[in-house]
Amino acid sequence: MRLADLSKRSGVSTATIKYYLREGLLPPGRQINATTAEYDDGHLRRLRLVRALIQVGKVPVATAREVLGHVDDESLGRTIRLGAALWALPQDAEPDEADPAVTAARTEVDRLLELLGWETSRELAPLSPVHRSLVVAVAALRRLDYPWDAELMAPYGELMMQVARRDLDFMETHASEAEKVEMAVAAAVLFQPVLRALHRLAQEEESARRYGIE
Amino acid sequence: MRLADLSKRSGVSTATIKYYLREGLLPPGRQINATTAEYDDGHLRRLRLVRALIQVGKVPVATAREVLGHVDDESLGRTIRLGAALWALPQDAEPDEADPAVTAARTEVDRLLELLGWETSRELAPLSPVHRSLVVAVAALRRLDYPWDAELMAPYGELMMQVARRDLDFMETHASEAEKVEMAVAAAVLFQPVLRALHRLAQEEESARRYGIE
DNA sequence: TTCCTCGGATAGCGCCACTATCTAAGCAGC
DNA sequence: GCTGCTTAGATAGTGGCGCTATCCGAGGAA
Repeated sequence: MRLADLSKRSGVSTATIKYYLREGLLPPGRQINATTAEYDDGHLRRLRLVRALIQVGKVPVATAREVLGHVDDESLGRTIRLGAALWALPQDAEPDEADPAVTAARTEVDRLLELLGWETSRELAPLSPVHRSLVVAVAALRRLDYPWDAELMAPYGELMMQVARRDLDFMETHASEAEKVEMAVAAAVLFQPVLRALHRLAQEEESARRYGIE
Repeated sequence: MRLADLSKRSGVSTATIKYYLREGLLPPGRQINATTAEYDDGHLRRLRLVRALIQVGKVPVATAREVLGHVDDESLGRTIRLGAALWALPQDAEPDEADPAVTAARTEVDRLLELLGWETSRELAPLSPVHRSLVVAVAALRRLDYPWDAELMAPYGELMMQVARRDLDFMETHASEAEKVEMAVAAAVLFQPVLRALHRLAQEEESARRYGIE
């Protein structure tokens, strides 16, 4: 498969594919001679993943490169690779520790993890970028005077744990060993828009049931 | 309160506040004379909401203007205002109807709503931007060969319905009538990062429990 | 009167995801 | 071989977005 074929089968322009190659999101094709390179189904699949991450998941190109780099790092074991890939995903701003809303948010998040009994997350808390994102988001809500505390968040945490269990079950039954890391990344990034849309739909539905459409 | 005070109390630079005023995200202050305008706590609160939408919720400025316009539209009843505001939120790309993955995704989403018994959503389906977003996201997953069908999504839908019920309960108990529309917007936009972070944390936690940290 | 500060208008910046253009090498048909 | 089209690769440019820096004239304080 040549670049033009890859473009046709993926629906991505050759110019954009070249851009992804330059940026290291897509491994180079097998060079046949000075003007021809050969691509295979693996390239096609990777290209679709890249597009999904960037367009559906809104992941910045630089972040996608980093994440995919971890996915491909054969020198690491599966668990580490997965962790590293997920670790690289969030790109939220640093919280401003001088802001009292941030301090309060951190306290509540720590209490939340204790309430939920998420020991691993508590241990990793000081380092985890996801933990940081949560603090930033909670701080923003508290700044708007919403009493968003650990007790209030705990049921949400439980529900998301149920969601996560489903994700992992699905992963175990449907993905081959080789695909699991890739699938976990897809799950973390692409299930998100699905969950968000379902959440909004559920809000609309329940709101209509409670208050009518008017 | 003058512009400089508003800036100090919110932590947003005067240049940025002026930008928001220009863009209509913030109503103009009460003009005292040619060189002075007076702002009040309402402005401060609105400014914080704007920052939260843009920075935490990643809502584009143009979309935020539209959403806030609906929130402020006193000519409409509460339910309509809320619906209009939420309706304006998602800004996903149009699905390409010629793509078979999109067609298949639409079928599965329609089946999903039937399975869940979400009648309101089914009725509004052809118009709703949220519905469209869901189709786009599911199509992306299907293109990656994940067998993402109605039966698989239904439990996620049930879980998100539980989340939505909590949202609405919270809204009923904690928000005054006047704040409800604003709060619903905040819920739709700002709970999202919280849910996402909880989801990721739950994935990490459950993954560590199942497979160890290694 | 002098100087500083204010609000408002305008133009510009920096980042990012592409995209258009150019070049030289190959290959197909004659 | 020669012509002409296509290819891969390099480089510079584009458009949108969220600010941000600068300038201007009006007030207010010393």
